[in-house]
Amino acid sequence: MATQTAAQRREAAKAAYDAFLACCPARQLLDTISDKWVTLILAALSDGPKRYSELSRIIAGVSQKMLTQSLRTLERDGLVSRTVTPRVPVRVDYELTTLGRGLQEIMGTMKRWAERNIEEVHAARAAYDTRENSPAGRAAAG
Amino acid sequence: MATQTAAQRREAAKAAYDAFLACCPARQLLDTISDKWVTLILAALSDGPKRYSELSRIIAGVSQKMLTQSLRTLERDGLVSRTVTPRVPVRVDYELTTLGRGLQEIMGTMKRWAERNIEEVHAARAAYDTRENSPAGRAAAG
DNA sequence: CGGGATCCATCGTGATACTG
DNA sequence: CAGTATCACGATGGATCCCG
Repeated sequence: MATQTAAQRREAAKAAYDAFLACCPARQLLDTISDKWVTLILAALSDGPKRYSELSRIIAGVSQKMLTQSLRTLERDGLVSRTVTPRVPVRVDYELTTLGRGLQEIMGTMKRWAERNIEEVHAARAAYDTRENSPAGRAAAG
Repeated sequence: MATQTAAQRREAAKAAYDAFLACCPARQLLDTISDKWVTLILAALSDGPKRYSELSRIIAGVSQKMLTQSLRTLERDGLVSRTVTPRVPVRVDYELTTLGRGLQEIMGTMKRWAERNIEEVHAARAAYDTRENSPAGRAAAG
């Protein structure tokens, strides 16, 4: 029972870590906002309620599967409210909740930081990519 | 040329949107920090430099492929610095850069917001899941 | 108009094995 | 010890069909 102990320990550690992460509010938030469409929906709703078809048009590249799926997630998390008007053609409006607007502010904070520092990141990338091509000086640079 | 115009328009719109998103600093930031391992590495490095094996042990559940891959991304983006000491057993240290520490602060902001509001999200989810099971009152609730 | 269900392509992710 | 290359799998996203 000594041969695969390493793998088993790793597996156990992974399980413990996953459990830890699952409980971490920050990770849950990240999992939510890291979704490409969620962020776009939030942004689209920032200037008032929108209908399903409006969102579909504004966000453009989204498939209705992802749009519906993302909206349901947002609704479930209490970030947007869903209002159904059972007319002849059904009408559904989506709107940011107070919680959703709070999340928007966080996104705004992130956005500002990103805009202030993106150039530095790009510069770092360019430098890194340049070094990558130079024949010597990578390992011996330190 | 009228049959598949809709699909083509959608495709074009998608392409335009993708291009727009690719230029958006906020999205680039999100793409970076939404990575599960990247955030963990950042957190692990927050209290000083660490060696590769140390990181591997601290983060536990990570495979060395993902660890290396994430570290390279972070290095390329100028968020962590990589120092090689060419001894007999090679020694490599990773450390947060100034830019990396700045990112950490953003993560801290997010973390605090998440911790303050996660309960509300959980409550919303519970309420949503309860409604889901009730026989009537979903569509007619509004 | 809004959206549920299904099938399918893609890709990120991880385990394994090998190098220096 | 640190890192790369290969292979396999599962999750995710998208197109399509169909219903209320």
